[in-house]
Amino acid sequence: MARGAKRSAEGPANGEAEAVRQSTPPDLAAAREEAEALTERILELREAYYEKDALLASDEEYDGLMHRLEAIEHAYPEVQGQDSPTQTVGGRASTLFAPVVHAERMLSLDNVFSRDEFLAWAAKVERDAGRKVDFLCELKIDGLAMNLRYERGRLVSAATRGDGVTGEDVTENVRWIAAIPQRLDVPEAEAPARVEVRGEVYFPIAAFDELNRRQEEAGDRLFANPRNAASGSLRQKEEGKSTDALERMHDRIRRLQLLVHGIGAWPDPPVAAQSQVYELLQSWGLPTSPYYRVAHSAEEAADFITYYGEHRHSVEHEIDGVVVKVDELALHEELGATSRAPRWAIAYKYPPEQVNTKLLDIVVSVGRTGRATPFAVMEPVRVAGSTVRQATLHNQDVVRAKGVLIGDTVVLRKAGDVIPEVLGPVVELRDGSEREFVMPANCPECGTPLAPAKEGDVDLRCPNARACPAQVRGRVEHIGSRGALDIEGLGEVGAAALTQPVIPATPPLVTEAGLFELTLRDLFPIEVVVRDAETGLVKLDESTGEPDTRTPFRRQRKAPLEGREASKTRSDPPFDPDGPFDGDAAYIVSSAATELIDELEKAKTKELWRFLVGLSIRHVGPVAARALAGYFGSLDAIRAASVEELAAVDGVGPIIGEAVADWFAVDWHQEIVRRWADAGVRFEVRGHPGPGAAAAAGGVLAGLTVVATGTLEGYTREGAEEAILAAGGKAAGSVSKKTDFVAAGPGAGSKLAKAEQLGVRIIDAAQFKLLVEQGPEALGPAPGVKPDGDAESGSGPDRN
DNA sequence: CACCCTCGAGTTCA
DNA sequence: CTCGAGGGTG
Repeated sequence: MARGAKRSAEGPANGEAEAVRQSTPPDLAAAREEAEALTERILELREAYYEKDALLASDEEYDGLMHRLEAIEHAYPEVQGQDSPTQTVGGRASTLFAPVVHAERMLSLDNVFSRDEFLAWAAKVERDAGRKVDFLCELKIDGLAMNLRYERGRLVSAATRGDGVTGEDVTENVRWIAAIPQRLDVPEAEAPARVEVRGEVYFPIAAFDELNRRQEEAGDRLFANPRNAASGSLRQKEEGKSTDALERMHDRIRRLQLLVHGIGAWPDPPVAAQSQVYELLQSWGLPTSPYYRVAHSAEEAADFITYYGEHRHSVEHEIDGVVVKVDELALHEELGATSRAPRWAIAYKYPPEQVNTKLLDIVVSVGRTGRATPFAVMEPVRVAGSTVRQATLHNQDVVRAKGVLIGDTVVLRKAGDVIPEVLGPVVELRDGSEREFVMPANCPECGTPLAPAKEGDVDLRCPNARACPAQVRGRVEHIGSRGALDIEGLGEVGAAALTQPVIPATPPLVTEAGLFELTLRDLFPIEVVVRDAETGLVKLDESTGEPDTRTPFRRQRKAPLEGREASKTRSDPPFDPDGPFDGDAAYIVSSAATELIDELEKAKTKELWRFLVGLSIRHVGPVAARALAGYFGSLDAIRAASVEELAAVDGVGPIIGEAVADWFAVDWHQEIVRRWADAGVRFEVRGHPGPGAAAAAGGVLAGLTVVATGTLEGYTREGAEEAILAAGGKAAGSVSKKTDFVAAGPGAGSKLAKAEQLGVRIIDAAQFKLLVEQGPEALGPAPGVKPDGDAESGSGPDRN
């Protein structure tokens, strides 16, 4: 670590540069002149270096010129052109965030979660290797994986991991990180022509706390965790920032630390073991982790894991586990890799962190289906990397089962490291002031008595489906959601604005029936209360104490008022519903308003199944909706069908059938359909031959089930699903024995693991394209169950 | 009738 | 991600 910090004294952000800055040119003209001269010389040297393969000047001289130019640009930001050498890398235009293809794919690691699982992995490795092996154990930092490319010892590119194949270029920002040497500490002649170093960039916890203290002082947004702060810091652009903001940005980046843990593309390593790689990296001036050890047995490695499980907070960075690698490099080749992860390394993930916090209250919310869900409101607390203040408690039985009382200190964890979960109370810490949660008898939003939908149901529901504000808001939001009509601007905030504005008194939408009748004129006057993004509380105006309001759909005056007009009124004139509001009026209607109206217009022509999902019929989600739409072809046909006919559809049984029939029997539901149709919605599948038509059984994927997971190049998540369905296949959401193919892209998680476990054939994006276009035969025979490592352990994207 | 797949719904935070 | 429950199969 100290080494890395020392090296950094050569970076642009250090005392030396400070000294240069002292003597910047006296005025702008002089600065510009000197900057131009410097630029010319630097570009000349660069061209020679990168393109003609010749060195016209020493690195010290080059660096000196760069520092001088940076210092001048620092003092006189005006002289900095877009193509300044400080803004460009290797002679190309600014490449910040441009895609970079890693010379060798950055694989992820398989995970184990217990000592036994780890020992089983180690045993398998030793069995495959045919002997006992040494393991290198190191802490797994919760940071940003980075790929640093050095050519002849010089840093030429720094990229994020991205999807493993392609990352984002962050070289320009990374050059400010003190811990990353611009040049390796090795004579030019001995430096490898090209080497990729893999490491993790992170915020030390102390620096992170300090950063957040400053953010708070400056009134800026706080970062939730060091990982986000690191990522956010590297993802900033310089352009459009004031000198001051630039200074702060660079200062922030400068505090990032790096620990390297491996080498990517490297044809002929001069060392034989991973631990020697570390020694080499360190001798090059790259910071390696002080927390690593070579274990001479699996048991010893497991002890390392246990030790840091108990001491994970005594380390200066956040850790989420331990990485164990086979030390001997020759074995890496031998063991190879799967499409996703090397077989010679494993990540041990520590169990989700548990913390104690105070249960302040249990509040009941009502969802779009009317279900009343109690959730815990807690003193904000950090768990597993983010701050949590709420967690669902599902229903009153769960509250009782967990035995928590309001006022209790409770144990909180993140299930699967994502979803907060209250485990239970710390009974010893009770002081008698705690009180039991009582499920309210009435809907907290509309006051209607809550009741179970069916006899014996645990869940209580608000029966006021038509008018309960929470339910209307929820349904409108649901219509806009991705799984339904996918309407931009109709999310949580948009739905609330349309259904529960402060002004007008009668909301534009009383129910979703009026959704497609909305006009600009309806949106224009809407005023909503402003809520704090963090607490969700209504913000009050400081002078009046009244709630703050905003008019999201009306933005600004077309032109400032002048003279008498201006003195007459400084505030907005009251809205005149009959007056002009567009065109020659005093206001420009905000783009939010016109975009929402446009989006609604576009939505009218979307597929029938999306409308079915949007109607919020119980048990009808995307899958059931597709089945119904595909079978019946029109909403009229679905409405006309009996429960038995509905239940005849594959995937629809008596319960869903009844739910559908019941839905159509309600008069205000019919009104929704009628008014949407009047507004121009065609509830039909175009070209459908009519109800009962057997699903077009042709298709190259007929009878096959395909699961798409991860990022498939060339497809969106939904696009991949559509492609499967269009080819006559079944697009399932989870992997099982019945799955024929799993199309896995980078970022695939548990589904891929499951597929491997079940022996389901895994294909990549290119093969997926072949599959949906030409059918399974185009892929050729399935590879053997045990593909040899040689095809995959080499460089380049996996060909599996 | 007992299983195993799936799906739907609610949910959290950046 | 996880739970609960519908649907289908053996």
